[in-house]
Amino acid sequence: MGRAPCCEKMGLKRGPWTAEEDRTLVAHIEQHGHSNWRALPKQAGLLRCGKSCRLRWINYLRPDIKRGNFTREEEDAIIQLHDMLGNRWSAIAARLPGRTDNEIKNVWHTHIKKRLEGKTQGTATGAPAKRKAKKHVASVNTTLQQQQQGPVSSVPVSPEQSLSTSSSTDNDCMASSLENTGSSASDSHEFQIDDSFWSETLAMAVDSSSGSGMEAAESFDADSASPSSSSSNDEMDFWVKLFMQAGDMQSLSQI
DNA sequence: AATTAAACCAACCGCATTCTG
DNA sequence: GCAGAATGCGGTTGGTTTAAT
Repeated sequence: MGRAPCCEKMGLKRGPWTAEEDRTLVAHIEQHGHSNWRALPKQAGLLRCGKSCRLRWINYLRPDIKRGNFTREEEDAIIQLHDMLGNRWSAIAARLPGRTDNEIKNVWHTHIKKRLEGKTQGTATGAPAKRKAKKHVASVNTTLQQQQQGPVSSVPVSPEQSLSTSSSTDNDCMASSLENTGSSASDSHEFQIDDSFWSETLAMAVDSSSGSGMEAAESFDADSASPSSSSSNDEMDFWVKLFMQAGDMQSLSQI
């Protein structure tokens, strides 16, 4: 199957985005959406390839991005989800509103992995000393965050995010469908993430790790996109239970 | 104060999957 | 059903910042 080159390199800018480029991209997407990433840079007057624009938007400029350090609860959730899903970062991100796959991936490699290694080696070194927040974040982003970032524990999930974080596998469709319907069912309904959500979610994950849910998840090999039908049912049960616990069954019933 | 090492994260690359004519 | 185009995803890299010496 022939593949188009990533982008025509000629004349296209690479490397870090400037605040001006960010503003241009945000303004264009707010006005016209992003139905066609390929055509977007031209339409917006950006000397970037569509791929680059998409990445910048998804990982950085999207209004519902939650920035800042990961909480312990979030890290624990990532550990649990990674245990179940493997390196399927987009699937994990779909379950962590406001976080991107890239961000989660980074945190995993730079933070959590070491924490776990420390645990398994019995050194109990704990997390490395936290460094101060980065300062080189584009100013436009700071503005966006100030305007759009709500309380840390309450992150609105827009259809935008659900679409961009949803992936193409059967398993992901389950979650993304749930999220899509959940977020679109009511514009005023925000997906509340609070302590009880985390504790319930993690409790579910732990419970199912000793039962069928975990087995189903494990059998869903990252290298194989075709889980067996039985494990697929188990997995479905697992997620149904999970979202029931999360109080999101209203949207599930619409599927 | 200067240098080095480690940590961090944005962005790129290439492959896989999905969409479209 | 097929081929090409478009999009999404995961792995990796390179640049920047900070801590340690």
